[in-house]
Amino acid sequence: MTATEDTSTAHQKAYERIHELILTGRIAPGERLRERNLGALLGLSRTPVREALRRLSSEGAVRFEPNRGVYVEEIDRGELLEIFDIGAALESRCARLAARKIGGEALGVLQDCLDGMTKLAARSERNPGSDYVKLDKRFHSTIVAATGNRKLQALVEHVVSLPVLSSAFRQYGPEDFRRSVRQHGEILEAIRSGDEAWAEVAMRNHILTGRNAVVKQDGTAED
Amino acid sequence: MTATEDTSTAHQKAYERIHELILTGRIAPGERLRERNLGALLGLSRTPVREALRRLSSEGAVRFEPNRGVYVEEIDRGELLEIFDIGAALESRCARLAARKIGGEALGVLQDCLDGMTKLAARSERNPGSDYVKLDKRFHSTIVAATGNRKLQALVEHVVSLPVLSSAFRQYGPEDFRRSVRQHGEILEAIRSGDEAWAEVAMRNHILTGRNAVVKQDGTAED
DNA sequence: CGAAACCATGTTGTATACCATTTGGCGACG
DNA sequence: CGTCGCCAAATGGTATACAACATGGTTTCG
Repeated sequence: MTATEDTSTAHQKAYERIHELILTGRIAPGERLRERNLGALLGLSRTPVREALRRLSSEGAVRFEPNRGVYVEEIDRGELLEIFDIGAALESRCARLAARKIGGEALGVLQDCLDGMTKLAARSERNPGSDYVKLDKRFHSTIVAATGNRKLQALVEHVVSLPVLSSAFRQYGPEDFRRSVRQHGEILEAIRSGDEAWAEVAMRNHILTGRNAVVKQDGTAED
Repeated sequence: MTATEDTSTAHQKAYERIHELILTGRIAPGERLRERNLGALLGLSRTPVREALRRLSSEGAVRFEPNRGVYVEEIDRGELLEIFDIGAALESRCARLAARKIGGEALGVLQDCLDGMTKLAARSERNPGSDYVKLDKRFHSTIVAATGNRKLQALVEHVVSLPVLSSAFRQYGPEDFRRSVRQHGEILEAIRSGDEAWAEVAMRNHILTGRNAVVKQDGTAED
């Protein structure tokens, strides 16, 4: 997976790389992102880096202080749980619409993602990590795209692109990943069968499972 | 209002101007946005224009075709109604949270917005137009900000930044604006009193009123 | 006469250079 | 000794220059 799958445009590549850096926690919340620094790191100039940062800023992944640089957003537990609730509302709705409108091609993509995730979760030797995250994102993106609603798609993209969603991932154990795979299987089956109510509730169940993982993770402190 | 209210950064100014151009329909859906063109129009270079376009793209207001330019997104009725439903869900939740957490300063801002909107709606001689839209946006933004949830804020910003929301505005009649003002007043009162349930339902009522306006607007043609 | 390749032009993509602003430190003054 | 203000280095903000790609028209060959 060293082939960085040349995504034509440099700013998109920059976006993906930086996004991944944040998702994986390589860049800590609150940390400052210097444009020249990132440019040198990625072998690019500041221009595409800036555009990537703007996009991340728009998505809420980083905070933008005029003339003072960009910083990785920090989220407290309360915010995060709120986001999960919103995500559950949005994505379950998407699942319902997808069950109604999805086509064969998109179903194939979902199946591929599911197969990939199954394989990754099978060898529980190591944390599936970023590869699993990518498949997960693709799975959900495909569903949202199947709704045919581009604005809705943009919204959900912004929700799932939250840095902290991955912090939930990062401390998933092997059994958590297997459960995740099983849930994705349920969602796919529900959508494939065209059962809107099932698709909606299966997706909601999936999202709220993730929420619960966050709740349990050191729920001792604040609030 | 010729003083372009110096918003420090040029790209932000570019974003606001372009966004307004789309909202007011000065740039039609599907139309191409040329960077050099916009730069000349706004008295800026391509760089800030590009960043503004990237942000708009991320928000789903424009579509981005690599090496082929950006185009204003077109939305069909179904998508739009769907978005209103999502917006209702999101904003009513925000109103509930705001009723719980809002501070005196933010309440003052809301009151100011309401006063301004009242004044604009009073002289029904002319369509209040973009000034009213600005106040409306500020009103809603303030509520969302009062939730203290930055991600939620980003999401709602993206919803209200839909080009077509304003197309609803554009064909508002004087009585529609007065009703809008009255609803904003109700929302403010509900939030001020700390009545979460009322705030939530007042906001939902407000959003769904707008949805209804879209439903009625020429449901005959296309598709 | 038709079609395909080529070239001209415009537009986007990226890099670089320059300007503005912030920021930390040093020195002068109270 | 403390504080205020100035200076310099660094960093973000913007403009411009150049390269890559797409597109439409023209030319040329079948």
